[in-house]
Order: sequence, then structure tokens, then C-alpha cells
Amino acid sequence: MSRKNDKRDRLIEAANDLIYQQTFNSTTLADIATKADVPLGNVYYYFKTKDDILKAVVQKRSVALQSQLTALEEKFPNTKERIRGFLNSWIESSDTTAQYGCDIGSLCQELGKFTGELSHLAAEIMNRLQTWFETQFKTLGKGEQSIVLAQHLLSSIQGAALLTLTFKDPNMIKRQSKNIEQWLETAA
Amino acid sequence: MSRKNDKRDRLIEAANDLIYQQTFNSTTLADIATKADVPLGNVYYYFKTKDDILKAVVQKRSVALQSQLTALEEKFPNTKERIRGFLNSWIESSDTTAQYGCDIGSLCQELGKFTGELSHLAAEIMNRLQTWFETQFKTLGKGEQSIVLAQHLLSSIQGAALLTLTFKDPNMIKRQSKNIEQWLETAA
DNA sequence: GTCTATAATTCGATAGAC
DNA sequence: GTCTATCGAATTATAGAC
Repeated sequence: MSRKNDKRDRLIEAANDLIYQQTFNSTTLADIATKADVPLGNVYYYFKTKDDILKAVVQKRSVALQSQLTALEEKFPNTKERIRGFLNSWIESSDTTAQYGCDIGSLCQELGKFTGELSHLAAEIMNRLQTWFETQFKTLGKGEQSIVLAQHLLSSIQGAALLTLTFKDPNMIKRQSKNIEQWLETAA
Repeated sequence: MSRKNDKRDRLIEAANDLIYQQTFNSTTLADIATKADVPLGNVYYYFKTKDDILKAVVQKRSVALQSQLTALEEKFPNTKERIRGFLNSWIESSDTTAQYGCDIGSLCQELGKFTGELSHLAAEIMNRLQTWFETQFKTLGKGEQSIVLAQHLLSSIQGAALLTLTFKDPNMIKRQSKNIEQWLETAA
């Protein structure tokens, strides 16, 4: 990988962390440049605007989610175990969720109020997760019901993540995931 | 009511709307002053800082929620109907939720990443709603289980509101509320 | 390709006339 | 109490040397 991509990647990763920990709006280019150890003026060699950095961050998160889901498929041949595998990694992130919320959820909340391309890009990530859940339920033979089950699961996860952030209580995720696993047993 | 309070109230209401439709961070004092039809320099006669306006907005939303809940109690003597009454008014706001999300949820998402007083104030509103749900379930004789049921209900609402915003689809709320009402029948 | 210096603008906040 | 005018800091973005 060329030196060029190295700096570009460092900028994207720094932006990704800061946008998650703060918000897109309150994250400045100076913040990003400092964290990536790249001079401020040089940022514009790699990105034309601040929005372009956000697009790259969204793209990075989308790819990261995709590899997480692919890894789950390889690790768990059994579909129900696969979903439980997803829930487990979600539980493992409960401490950071209590600090900053769900990375996908908080992005959709902020960009959802925008109009135009950026709002749509964030929604695509959420949709990718919903579609993956839907595929799992179809594999379990749930047919037409799969989309409703997928939306319910996604909604439960996002709701729990928001309450976890709001009350700054990692145990909220742990308790809610117990409910979800129970729901999985009976409904799916 | 004095002229003083009239202007102050107009500023709070304008700020309330703008913070909901945009975010706190991206709402400027100039935006607020313009919408309230108050000269920018005059804002500082009523509020010392921008944060002070936010505090007043949070207070206003807290009071608004409290009166909504009180009104439900007066309108519906039957507890289950009372909860369904809450869900119905939630459904009625599905179009604006698809545009801007849940007013409480989006505030908690943004302020939850802060540290200090403001984060706590937003959490108090969410907690007020949770406590009200808990009270309803206790009235239904659910005892110790009431807090878990309340958190599940709150979580479902918030998750559905976020998906409604993300996918810009008011029907998401309508479908999810069907699920919740069904859950109410069996679990509560 | 890299980086310093700085332009251009915006925003929160203040001074001070009325 | 009210409002105009403006300051100072912060922020996005650019110019131009190396």
C-alpha cells in the first residue's frame, strides 16, 4: 500500500472514532487531522470537503459490518447460533455503547435529519443489517414473516442501545439481550 | 403574563422546534432569534449562554411530557386503555417522527455523548417516561416485573422511532405498534 | 505530494447607545 | 428593557512555497 493511502486511511480512522465519540457536526477537521497526525492543510489533498470524509467513514463502517457478518457466517454454520453470535458481540461492546451509543444508530439518528445523499448512505448500513437478519430468518424457514421478525430484532437492539447510552448503564444491554434471546427461542 | 415572559417563551419555543428538527449543535442563536422574531443581541437579556436555552428547552419538554401523561390518566380510567392511549398518540406523530425522529430519543442520543449536567437532564425525561410505564404495570399487578416490562416497552418505542426516521417510513411505527399492542395483551 | 500560513465565513457572546 | 453594531474565537477551505 502506498504512502498516500496510509495517510488517507489514518484520516478516515481518526474521523471514524471522533464522529462516533462526539458527533459529525461537532467533530472539526482540526480534531481529525491532529488525531491522525496529519497537518491540517494536507487533509484537503485527500478529501475535497468535510462531507467527503463523512462519506468515506460511512463506507468504512459499511465494509466493517459486512466483514463482521461474513465472519459470523463462517464461524457459525447453525443459523440460530449465528444470531446469538451477533448478540454476543453486541453484548461485548456494552461498555462503549454506554459511553457513545451504537455506532450505526447514532449515525442514523444524526444523518436522518439531513436531506439528500448522506441521510441515504447511513440508512443503507441499517438496511444491510436488517437484510442480513431477514436472510437468517428465511433460512430458519420463516418465509414472509422474516421481514417482520428482522425489523423487530433490529428495533429491539437499537432501542436497547439508546437506553444504554441514555442511562449510562451497560447492564441495560445485558438484560435486554436476555429478552431478545428468549424471544428468539419462541418466535423463531 | 408580562411582555418579558412572552419573548422568553417565544425564544424557548423556537429553540425547541429547531433543536428537534435539526440538532442542538447545528442550531444557531441567530436561527432561534430569527424564528422567535427577537433581535439577536436581545437573546442575552433572557439567557446567559446557549446552554441555558437548551436547559430551558429540556425543562419545557419535561413539563410537556408530564401534562401528556396526566391527561392520559384523566381520559382513561382503565390502565391498559391508558397505555394504548399513549401508543395511539405516538402513532399520530408518525409523520413527523419519520422526518425528525422522537423528540426525547434524539435529544438523549445527542446529549448522551456529553458529560455533565445536560446529559443528565435529558436522561431524566427518558426516566420519567420509564417510571410512568412502570407505574402502569404495577397498577396491573405486575409487581417486581414492572420495571422490566417498562424498559421493554420504552426500548421498543425508541427502536421503532429510530427505524422510522432512518427509513423515512411512517408505516414502520404503525407496524411496530401492532406488535407492541399484541405484546401488551399477552405479557401484561 | 507535503505543509505553513492565512483567507473567508460563521458563531457565541459583549459593549454600549437608547 | 431593547436593540445595533461588533468583537474574538473557531472552523472550513484555499493559496502557494517547498
